[in-house]
Amino acid sequence: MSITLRDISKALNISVSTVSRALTDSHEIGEETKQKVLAYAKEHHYVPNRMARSLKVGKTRSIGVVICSIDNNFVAQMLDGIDQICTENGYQIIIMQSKESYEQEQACINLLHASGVDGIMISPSYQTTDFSHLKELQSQGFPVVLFDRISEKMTAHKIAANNLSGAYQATTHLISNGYTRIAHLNSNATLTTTAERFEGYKKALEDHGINYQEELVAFCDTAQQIDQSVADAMEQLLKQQPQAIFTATDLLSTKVLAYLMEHKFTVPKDIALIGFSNSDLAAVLNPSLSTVRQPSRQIGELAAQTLISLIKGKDIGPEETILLDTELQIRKSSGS
Amino acid sequence: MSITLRDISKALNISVSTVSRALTDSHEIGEETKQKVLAYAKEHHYVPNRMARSLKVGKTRSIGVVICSIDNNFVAQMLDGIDQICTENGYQIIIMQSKESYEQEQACINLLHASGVDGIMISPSYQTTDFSHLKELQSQGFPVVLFDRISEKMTAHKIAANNLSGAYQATTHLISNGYTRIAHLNSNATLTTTAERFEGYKKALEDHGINYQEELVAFCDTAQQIDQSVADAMEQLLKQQPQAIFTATDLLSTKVLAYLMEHKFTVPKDIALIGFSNSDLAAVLNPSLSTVRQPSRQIGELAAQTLISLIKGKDIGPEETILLDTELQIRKSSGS
DNA sequence: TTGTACGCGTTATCAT
DNA sequence: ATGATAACGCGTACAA
Repeated sequence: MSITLRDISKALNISVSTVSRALTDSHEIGEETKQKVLAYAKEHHYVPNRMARSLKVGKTRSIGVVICSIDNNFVAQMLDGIDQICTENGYQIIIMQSKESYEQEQACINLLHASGVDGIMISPSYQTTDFSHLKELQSQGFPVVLFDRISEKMTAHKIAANNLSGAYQATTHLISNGYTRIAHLNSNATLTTTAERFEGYKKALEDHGINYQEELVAFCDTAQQIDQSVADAMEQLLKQQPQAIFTATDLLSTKVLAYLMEHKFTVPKDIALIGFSNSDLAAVLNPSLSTVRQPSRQIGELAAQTLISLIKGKDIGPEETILLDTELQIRKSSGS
Repeated sequence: MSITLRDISKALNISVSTVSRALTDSHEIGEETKQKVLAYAKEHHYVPNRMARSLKVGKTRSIGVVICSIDNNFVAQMLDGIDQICTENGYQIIIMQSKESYEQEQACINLLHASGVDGIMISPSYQTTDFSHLKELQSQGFPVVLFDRISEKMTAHKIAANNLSGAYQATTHLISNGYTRIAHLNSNATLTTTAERFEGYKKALEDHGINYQEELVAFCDTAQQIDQSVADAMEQLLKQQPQAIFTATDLLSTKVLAYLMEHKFTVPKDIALIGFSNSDLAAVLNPSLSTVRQPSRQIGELAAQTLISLIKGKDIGPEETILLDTELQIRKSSGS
């Protein structure tokens, strides 16, 4: 371990409190002693003990981040944004994975809270339908921010992409490429995220005079057995002979592309494809994948910013939902 | 915050230490009082204050993980492995990014150490050539494990892929596909990782009677301006009219593929390609990318396992380097 | 079996 | 401007 305040105080024959004041740059301290302390501290590589300070002040300057999985391009990008803001503001992040399990998510939240994090930001698992645990924390004045996947079941500061307009744009793009039989593959989660992408799809059809057909839509179990679920859904959808598919999540997009390739479909000739995806490899996929790209880093940054403001007790107004615009990236998979 | 031991002790009219003993399941405690305490604790959602405990026992049950960037497929997979082992063993991980900067790496190490982590596992930045900082910590008895990118400049427990054999296999595969003018693109880092992949390449050529030609090899600055560096290197290499390229890192592999596509090369007809990569999307790339795949999760798991053993003071023998076998995944980009 | 007292390293509140 | 002291919540040696 490092040296402590007392080590310094003994070595310099001054009191612990004086040393503390010197190091915290207090105004009630003599310039001379201050320099003496600072010099000694630097020479002996003094680093304040975070544990002790945290215990004393009741804050840890750490933030809990709960996500479904770290091994996910899009999530990693958000984490990068979160990390940058937190580092800039002197906060440490503790990342925990729910692995799309509600139980594990609860465990994460409990552990984080017990660890004394100053606040929690969470992108709920697809399984999560009950937010009472989070609500309870929140009602005790504990700062909570929802990001990416948000829900209407909870009142809180929420940051996410504008899923409705993103889905609308993607569907409209397919329509303007001449497709009318457009299938839609989505998650079966009960999150706002899911619902809004579905809404965007329907709205685009409606606005362009295309009848919505239930048979052209499938909802996959994205929490478990995703491969099997996608295969089942695709088999179902393909019976309806769609001309194009709009997939609603990163994972679904690439899995569908892989499925189509495996089953010898030529994209976009046999069937066109556009999907939500943030993979940097979309451009080098086979064929290059047209995507709705979410502002992942900004979502992370803004969410972190918001949580830190909350922690610092700044008045940032009532809980509100901030939606960031997506970006339509047209490549080959969606036809000409 | 939660309730404390004292809250319980007051409510039950017993001393704090008795409560503490009840909750730590000490043997010197009456069954009756123990149940009483446990019941009360559960009812009031008592969670021990980690800060206070850490301060007391001098251990935090947390581990620092330093990596180049969280926004990297391969790294995320390793982190996933690390997280799993740590969660199983009741350790929290604190992830910090060096962003391939030596200064930032030092800052991470300092911050982690100051945070009181029980040990550090690190995959050094490409810039890192000086390990004295880590060595000093280590010499003070602080547990350190190197993983993924390892260096001979430091004695420590090290876990990585068998880069030499991986590179050898990839090069040999190209040779057996009939290519003799095989270029090699690598990082310019001074890590063992880099050197061994280069060695594997050279050894494969030698073993198959192909002369090594310096002009067919280029080292990119993978720490900064990687795009420009790759473009420069490719321009240089292509002048030598290689029949195939073997790239030595995840990032280089996909960047080279993108470069070749952009410059209208047909892969593998004009030029064949094989590279180190752990992207799950390699199979859906255009063309599907032949790869040397590293056992990312296992590297993470084993490294975490090792560090935890070190922390617990188990005798796991002298510092040694463990190399895990890579897997050759042959797809279309490397020819027939 | 239970209680008392102290200390971990820091900051805050009093005095001086 | 500086020092003494208490307190944060917990664990433990010692006493009872």
